[in-house]
Amino acid sequence: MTHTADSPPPPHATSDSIAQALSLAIHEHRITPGTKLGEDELAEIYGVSRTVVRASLQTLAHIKLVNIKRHKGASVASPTTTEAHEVFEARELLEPRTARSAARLATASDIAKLERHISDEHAALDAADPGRALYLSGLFHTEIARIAQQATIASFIETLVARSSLIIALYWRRESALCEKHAHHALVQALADQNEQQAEELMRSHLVDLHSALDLRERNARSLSLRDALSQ
Amino acid sequence: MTHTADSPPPPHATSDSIAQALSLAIHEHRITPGTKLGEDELAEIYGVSRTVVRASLQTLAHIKLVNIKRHKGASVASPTTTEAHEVFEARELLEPRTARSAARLATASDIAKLERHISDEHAALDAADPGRALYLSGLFHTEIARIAQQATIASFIETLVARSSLIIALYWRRESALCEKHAHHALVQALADQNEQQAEELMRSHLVDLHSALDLRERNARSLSLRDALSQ
DNA sequence: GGACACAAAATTGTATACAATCATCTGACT
DNA sequence: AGTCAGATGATTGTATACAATTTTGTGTCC
Repeated sequence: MTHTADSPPPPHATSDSIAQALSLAIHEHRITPGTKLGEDELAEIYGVSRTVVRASLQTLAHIKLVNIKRHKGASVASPTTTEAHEVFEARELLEPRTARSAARLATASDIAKLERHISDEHAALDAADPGRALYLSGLFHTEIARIAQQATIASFIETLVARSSLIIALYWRRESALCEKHAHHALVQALADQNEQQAEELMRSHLVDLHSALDLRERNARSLSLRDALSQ
Repeated sequence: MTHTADSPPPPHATSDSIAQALSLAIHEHRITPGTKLGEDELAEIYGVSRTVVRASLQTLAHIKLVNIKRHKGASVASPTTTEAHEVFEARELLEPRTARSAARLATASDIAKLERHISDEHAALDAADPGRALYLSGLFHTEIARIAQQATIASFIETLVARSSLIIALYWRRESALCEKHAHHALVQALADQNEQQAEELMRSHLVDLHSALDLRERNARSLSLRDALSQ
């Protein structure tokens, strides 16, 4: 990143920087599913023309973070329960094997970086900034994919993590609060020990935990999509 | 598809239709890795402005079918040997499990459609149109992903199949000619029998066969990228 | 003859202008 | 009062115009 985290990349933002800024805002739940993303509005915010804003929105649409309907514009995507299941099933297919590879390849500096992620995440939680904690929690997963040195799979996981953020915004059950806490830490330990089998198994169970901490009953989806349809 | 296969969608082509036309041309090896894709040129061919052409190119860039370098334009991607390995490793991770799901869910009409694909493929081979045969061979794989009813994974597989077409254009060994022939047919049989285990195993070995039919020695990559650099 | 510098051409990046479509509001009619 | 028709406004889709950059061509100097 070339500029510090959140502030609007002031003048002459590029298409990618805008996409990244929006992506971050979505990750951190600062903008929620269904939010309309008007082109003129964004163009003014970032000090560029609609041309470049449109490119950003198209990028985000391709990773399913926003929905673009012809002549109706872009809005933050609202995954259905079906899509939510698909996303987590895809993660359960990709990430455990990737964690295994990461365990084989992780270097000391990789481990250090992951531990920094975890402590940043805890710091964000202490600072009552759950959005940022969620974002960092996602980064943890993409970082493991990067360590596994499979750029192609890593990019898939990156989009799945991003979409998971939307899914969590829509379907997370408050009851299942202390979700992970030590799940990530145990994973780092397995990676540090180069224990491939355990890394794979910990990642699988961690994802199953996340998946089952969602309320994906059909009723819920219906009501949410209804409210969605009504609100705009 | 709204218009018949190949011919240039004559007037008022849309961004998606252009992307699909280019994608098809790449699939069929009518345009090869490294080919420059000038915006003005494409704009004139499809009878639209550069605006929509740029959107098409951006779409293709996102699935790694074309490379866009700032101020240097778009060209058909030339995957490296590393990327080639990554793509096939990703396929070997995703597709066998997906074939298993497809075996569980395949309907009679699904099976019929797959058999039609195979016979079309053989017809294309008999008509000395190997490009089209390759395209149909790829469609076979994406069709199985669709049958498995995992749209998210299916879209991943779709991009992997597309990139595989580029990889085959670059690294296919002529010697290993009669690649599959009956591999697809055996897979359809397993799906028809709802034999999940066999479908998964056949898909895995099929992909391993494809992967090992590539010449991915480093030397090869170097020479190809060099020729690439020289040719344009 | 070769190398460098500068200029011209071509190509891409961005902004703006115009066209098309959708949303909203007004008003007449039943 | 309610409903439908038409008009107005806002928003997106596309084309064009201009700016920035790279590439190519030419001429001069060594």
